[in-house]
Amino acid sequence: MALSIATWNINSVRLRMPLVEHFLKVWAPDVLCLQETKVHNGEFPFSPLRALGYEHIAIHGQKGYHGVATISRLPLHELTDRRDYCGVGDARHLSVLFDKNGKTIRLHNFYVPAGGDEPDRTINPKFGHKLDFVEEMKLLHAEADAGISSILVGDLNIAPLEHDVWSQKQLLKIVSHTPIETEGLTTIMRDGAWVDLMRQHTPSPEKLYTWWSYRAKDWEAADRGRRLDHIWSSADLSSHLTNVEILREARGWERPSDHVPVIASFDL
DNA sequence: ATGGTCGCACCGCGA
Repeated sequence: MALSIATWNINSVRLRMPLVEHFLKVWAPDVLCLQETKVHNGEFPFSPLRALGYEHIAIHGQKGYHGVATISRLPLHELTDRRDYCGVGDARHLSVLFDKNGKTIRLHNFYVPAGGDEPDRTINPKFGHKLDFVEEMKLLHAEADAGISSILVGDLNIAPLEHDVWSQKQLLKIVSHTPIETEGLTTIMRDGAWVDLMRQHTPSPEKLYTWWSYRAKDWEAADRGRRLDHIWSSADLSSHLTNVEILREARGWERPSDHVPVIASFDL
């Protein structure tokens, strides 16, 4: 049986609901994890999603900033014992359980802090916040609960590998690709036994990007992208991976997000 | 060579 999971930093779910609807109609993943929904829970646009058959929706939002949502055709059990990462009350993480073909899967949806411009925590508290958040993520383990498989997706705001950025040389001192960040992400994966599904499917040195800055004159011609969005899983699921698609074309849609959807497909 | 663009909420902040 097929299972598909998508992740997409939407940069305002209300503004871009037409793009979300188009994506769900054409690509029809079983589950879509959104980040940067930028909407308070009371104003979340449930009805257009339910109308497309996505009746199971878990949200964790706040006014104006951040916010995550997990939108599903399969029934979800929302886990309400959520950790408040860094104790600052930001809506940056949501965890749900669902069942598929006899397996129980825990799905984490993350929006890691961007970290500001200066990669030095002594002068930039936002960078310190990002590092602290990554440190706390080291507590996550793909095999934390016996009998439960794990998937972790989201905008992690770190491009860990040389070929996850357009120029390693030019980005080593740029927040998202500094060694302290990339080593942090590598440690979370190693200690937590997570498999990087995008790189399992498309190994280095092929370039993989999921984000292109709004500030480029011509994002497509310059192609100065970064792989900031990720899909990881426990080993029992990675062996059933059939495809990973990065929807590059979505960056060229009308009034796009600066991130594009990534979709992982499994045969369970 | 060091700006450049977004979205939201309010005329700055975070990305």
